[in-house]
Amino acid sequence: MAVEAVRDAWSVNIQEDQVQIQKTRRDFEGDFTLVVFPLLRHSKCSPEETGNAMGQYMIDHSEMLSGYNVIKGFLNMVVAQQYWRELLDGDLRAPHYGFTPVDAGSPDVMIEFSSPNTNKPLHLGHIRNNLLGHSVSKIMEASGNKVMKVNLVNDRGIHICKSMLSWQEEGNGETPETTGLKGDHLVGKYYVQFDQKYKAQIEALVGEGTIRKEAETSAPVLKKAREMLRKWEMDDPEVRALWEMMNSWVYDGFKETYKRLGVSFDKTYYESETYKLGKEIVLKGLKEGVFYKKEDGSIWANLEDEGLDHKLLLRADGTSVYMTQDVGTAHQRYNESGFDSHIYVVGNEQNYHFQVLAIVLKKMGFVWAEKLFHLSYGMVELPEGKMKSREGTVVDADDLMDEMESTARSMSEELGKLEEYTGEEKDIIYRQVGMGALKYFILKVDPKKNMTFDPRESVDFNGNTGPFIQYTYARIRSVMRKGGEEIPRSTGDTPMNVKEVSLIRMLYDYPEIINESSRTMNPSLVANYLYDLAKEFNQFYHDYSILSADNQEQVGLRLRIVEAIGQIVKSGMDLLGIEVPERM
RNA sequence: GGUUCCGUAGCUCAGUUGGACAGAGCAACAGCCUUCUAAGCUGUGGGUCGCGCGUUCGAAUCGCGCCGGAAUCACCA
Repeated sequence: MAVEAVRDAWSVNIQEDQVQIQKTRRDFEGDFTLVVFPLLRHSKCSPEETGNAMGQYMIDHSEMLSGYNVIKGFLNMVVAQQYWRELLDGDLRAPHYGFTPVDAGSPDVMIEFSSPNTNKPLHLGHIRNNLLGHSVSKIMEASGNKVMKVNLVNDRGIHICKSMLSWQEEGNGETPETTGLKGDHLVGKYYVQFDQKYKAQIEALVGEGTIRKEAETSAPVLKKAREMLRKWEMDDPEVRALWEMMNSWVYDGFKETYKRLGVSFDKTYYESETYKLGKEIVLKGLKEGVFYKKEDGSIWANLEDEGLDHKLLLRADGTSVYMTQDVGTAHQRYNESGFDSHIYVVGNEQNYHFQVLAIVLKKMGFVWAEKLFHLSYGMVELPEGKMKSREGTVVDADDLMDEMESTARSMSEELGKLEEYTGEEKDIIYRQVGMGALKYFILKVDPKKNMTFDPRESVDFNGNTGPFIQYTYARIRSVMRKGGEEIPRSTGDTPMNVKEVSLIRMLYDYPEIINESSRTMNPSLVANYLYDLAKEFNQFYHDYSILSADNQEQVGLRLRIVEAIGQIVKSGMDLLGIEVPERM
């Protein structure tokens, strides 16, 4: 339409893309905005005159529009209130408002996340991984993708043997039952013990005059761990039995942590079953001349034409390395499921690895190589700097969740909330609020950025936090309980004020946010949108009397808006994996 | 040194494909609970968007060059 307006006014034909239309900023009057600057060369008059001419034309030619204004070269068009009202009475009622249905034709997305090691418990970094993976899955599902969540457990290797060895030598037969420790924590304890003993032996050797580097490779405990790994690979029954027992402890522990975090998987892969994969593919690549063999028999890929160096794919003894495995698992998964895309939620420390993986697969001529996507996320750092397991500055996942919940409890008691509820009801809400605070804190940050986690500050429940949004929801539910048995329909006679229109406009942003969030695999868009919406609602709540407006029509209109906000907050928080309490 | 990413208020973070005076929260100070939940609301102070050049009617956003920080560049996974 704008194109015609320009043609009628100044008799020039312009391209569609020269007309820029965007949503009007919330602090200006209007609903959508036309930027007139690009048109000035055609109109040959001031931005104001151009805008007015365009605005008048638009008004004359559209019934949807009720007015316009021009501010500094921005033409703001106002959509008639009647039109908003029709929207409000229409699809906002849909149960899964804003969601694209998943059907047979939907793209298949495989998403791998979590991928823990079985030698120690989960920490804060894993929490970011799990929350991201879970939330991105939900968001992609909401925007019409068929999603399959998979976990790849790193259950073998020298680090696993370290815990096993230490337990064998010094464990005195301790089990989760005898110690009352969570399985993963018990195993983690022995991993730390191994490290301490290893360090001590290095120091001792250095004291005796050994060069440090040599001491690091020749410390007796390390040799024993290597020997244990060798036995494991040769299927030594004793080692395998120990391995299975200790891993099962860890799995019990992980299961608990996952449940608490609210994450789940459709399928779990174990590296002990996949670590030999990829070898045949690499050999085939060698045969086709894609890779080359060194004199010692090891196989390499030359990535110099991509600006990278050479990468090992098979060791001289013919065994697989990490890269080989990923080539194998990707290949296997594609053959099994024929995914349309495969997302790996893995920390940015492995950017290089995934860069190489994509190139290697491409070199081998797999068309699906470009369907792999590395969702790389930044490190979680503490105010004092990086988390170091050696220095004991790791924030344990279970401890952190405990702390968040107990803070929610004391905070709530201090505020004198929930006094008339039973202990059990309160516990549920404390859990929801504590976890909500943690999840929101992590997910509101752009995944690719490193983030700082201050244990003291992040238990704050005021401001831009999960509990604030949960609180908003509880308020909404409270309003609905009091006024909403039968929500009166609005007939359109009642004028909508600026705040109401502004809220309705925000509601219609939601589907767009979901799609954008899905496209960029970035839950923080949803998180920040929900905060804006919640803040807007709280202002509305404070300034307007929802249940005792001027007339029944107005009450009905406001209740409709409140109800819709409630639906969106609930559904949006669900996309973040955050529960919303009915009251708090 | 190569590659990738980041740099916005004292602190933690937003800022959709370039657009209206750069926004929140926390912290500080000052107000608001006889009315639908005060985990709330209102106000005040606080910025050379790391630095410079360029493209553009217009740059926090795009390009180039610096400066600062992170990750990675293992026959570990």
